[in-house]
Amino acid sequence: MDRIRRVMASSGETAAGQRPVVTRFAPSPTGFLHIGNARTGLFSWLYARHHGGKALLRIEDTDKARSTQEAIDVILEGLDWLGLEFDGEPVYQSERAERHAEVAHKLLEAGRAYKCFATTDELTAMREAQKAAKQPMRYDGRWRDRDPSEAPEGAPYTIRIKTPEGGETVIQDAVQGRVKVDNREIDDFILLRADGTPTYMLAVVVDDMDMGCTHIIRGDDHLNNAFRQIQVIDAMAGIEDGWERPVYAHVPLIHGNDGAKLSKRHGALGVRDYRDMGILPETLFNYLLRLGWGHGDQEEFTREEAIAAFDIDAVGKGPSRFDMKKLLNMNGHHIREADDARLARLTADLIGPQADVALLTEAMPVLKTRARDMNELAEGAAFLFKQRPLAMDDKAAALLDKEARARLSAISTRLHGETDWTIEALEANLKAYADELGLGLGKLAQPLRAALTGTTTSPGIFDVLVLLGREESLARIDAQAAG
RNA sequence: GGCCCCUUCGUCUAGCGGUUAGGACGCGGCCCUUUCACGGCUGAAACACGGGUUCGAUUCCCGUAGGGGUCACCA
Repeated sequence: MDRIRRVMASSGETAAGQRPVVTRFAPSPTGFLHIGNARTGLFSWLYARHHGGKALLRIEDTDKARSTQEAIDVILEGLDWLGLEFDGEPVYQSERAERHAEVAHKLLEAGRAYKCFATTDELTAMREAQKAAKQPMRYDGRWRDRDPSEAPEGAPYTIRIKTPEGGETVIQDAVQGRVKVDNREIDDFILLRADGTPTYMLAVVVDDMDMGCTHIIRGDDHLNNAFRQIQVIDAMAGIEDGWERPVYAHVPLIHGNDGAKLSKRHGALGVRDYRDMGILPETLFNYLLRLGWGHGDQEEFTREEAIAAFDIDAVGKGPSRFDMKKLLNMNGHHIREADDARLARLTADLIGPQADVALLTEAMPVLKTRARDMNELAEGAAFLFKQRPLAMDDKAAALLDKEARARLSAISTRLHGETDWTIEALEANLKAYADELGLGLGKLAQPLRAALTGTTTSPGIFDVLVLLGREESLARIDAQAAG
């Protein structure tokens, strides 16, 4: 009976694919939300949304040392910032230790697991011997068939799963395709530690099953783990109802620009870091989506478009490299498409109390084409709120020579007489003056820009005049004009 | 080292037996222009290699090379 079930399961055909979709994202609180994890979280979430299923969240907080509430909050904030709302309350793995232990004991009672009395030192010696003999390093099953009575009285023991000795285990992975592993490669790994706490390998699978997950979408660093976890599922299938192999989808990891696994030396790893760099959440969402997944020639996706278009089979099989340049370019696109009032509020937060959201909103159309991130946007907007006398940067100061100051004086006179303070009128006015002098407009615009903004780059000079207003503009010009 | 996975421009990707191999970032040129940008046009740039299968392989199969992942009483 059990044999038959095992054979059927080995074919890779399960009914999980037919049930309503339930995915899960299971980060461990390490102090930040890793960009790579965020992407698998995004894929999990999108898959569930696309198929009208549920996207669940589980916090893998069994490592007490690292799992502080603060670390958990960072994860939650990151997901919230990205706009990934999960269904129901998050499951905390640490609260489920009793159930994990229960499963281990059921396996033990059913003869699908056994007590192992080997000590840590003994196992270390075993591995060293294997290494020296150039043998694969695996638990050798030394307690698999021994009677517990052979152990010293009261000796501590772990519970190990009894994995099949022959045959092979096959996964029909939704991304990687058919992957098979010889069962001899899978050793009798530990389910329950000597202190009675569950190992990750046990906890993950018990939680996945109890949460009713039909699709496990995660990094492909877990592909090897899947073969072990399946052993637990198959063994429990004969003991409890509801143990059915899920559909696995192992998505490739994100690499740094040198091709190695993304790590600290590649720069920012945390979602929060990207926010601090001035990346908009919709940009990161979009960029992460496009990293490892494509949909024809489309580069930009709204959340709705992403949900409609995403499916797991279009995820690439190879790892992809993180490209900051492209992220920045994409951010520029999203900034230009973003709502002006929203951008104004974000910019005001960056500038500080002197910022005026209404003025920023008005200026935003000419400000946002010049920024690829929010910090640049704030820098570009800074001139609006500078106090007189303006500090000049080096290039601006160099521009304001004696001749330029004399022209500013003349410009001041003309503009004092200008009653129509609009872009069109101001432009006509200064162009006429440039013609009189036989100069290009640039000769007038640059000194004027320096006087008005303290820099040599800014939005169009007439936009600047209008944004600053007649009074402030004239005051800034006069402050730099000769005489 | 064992096992597993991967391989289209420098990068992200489209392609799912017959295409001038498409798009995007980056790079070069041109245009627009009062600066810086935006935008538009345009150029260079790829099927890792070797065998098969086939009338025909970027596409299917097998090797090779290269890259990656994983081998704990961590998660």
